[in-house]
Amino acid sequence: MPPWEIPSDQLPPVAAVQKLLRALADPVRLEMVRRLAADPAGEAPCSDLYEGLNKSTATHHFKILVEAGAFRPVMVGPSRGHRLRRDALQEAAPGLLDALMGALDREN
Amino acid sequence: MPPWEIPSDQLPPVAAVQKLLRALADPVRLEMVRRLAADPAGEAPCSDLYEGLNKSTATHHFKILVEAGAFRPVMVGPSRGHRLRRDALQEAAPGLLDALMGALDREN
DNA sequence: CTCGAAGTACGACGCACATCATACTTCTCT
DNA sequence: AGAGAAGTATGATGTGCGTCGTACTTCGAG
Repeated sequence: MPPWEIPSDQLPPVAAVQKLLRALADPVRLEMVRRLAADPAGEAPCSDLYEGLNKSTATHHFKILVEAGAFRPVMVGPSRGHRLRRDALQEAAPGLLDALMGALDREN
Repeated sequence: MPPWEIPSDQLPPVAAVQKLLRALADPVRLEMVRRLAADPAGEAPCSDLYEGLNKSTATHHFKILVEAGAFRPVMVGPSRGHRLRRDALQEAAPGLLDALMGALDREN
């Protein structure tokens, strides 16, 4: 969907809370977010963010996360990948990401 | 579903993050939570928490919120109602509820 | 005791969406 | 230039779930 490498000034805004929640409420996508959030660089190639899934299914989930404003498509090394939009998320819903990741950790 | 007035010591535990998110990711249920969170007493009769919905649909949503551990069924005055389980939610996912409600407010 | 109001239970229906297979694009590397 | 890896697009499929209508329960008020 993205013409690849969306310019910073025309990234989709982080979606309304309800839509954002929908994006995060899927187990596959929540795991994708968790992995990116755990990554020190905050970015990773697509294939590092899932397992045991058809590639096209993964693309589908990425699309939803990008449209929700949580991910930003980006080149990472030679491959396509995604970066977690920590700043934008923090501005739209302060503390939400931290609370979620904290809860996921504790859950282990 | 509840034998009415569940004893405190056998309330369902707050669900795993992913299930909790699913419960909150529906617009109707999110609004229910918002209203209860906005209520100073933190509780309200069922009918105060929705509008323009079939009663049985509302019951369905309440059930999901109770099973997710977000609501506790309780008598409020002469009617049945629900109380927001702030404490339990805070323990399971510290800061999550606050972050959500804050984001909803800012969304005005 | 009956009536009505407030919820719940149950069944049916329709749509959204998670999934997959296949085909296509677009890189990089040799 | 050709091969292969990595993602994307598209179409098909099945199911989960949000919705409703109707019938049932329960409770308070008259």
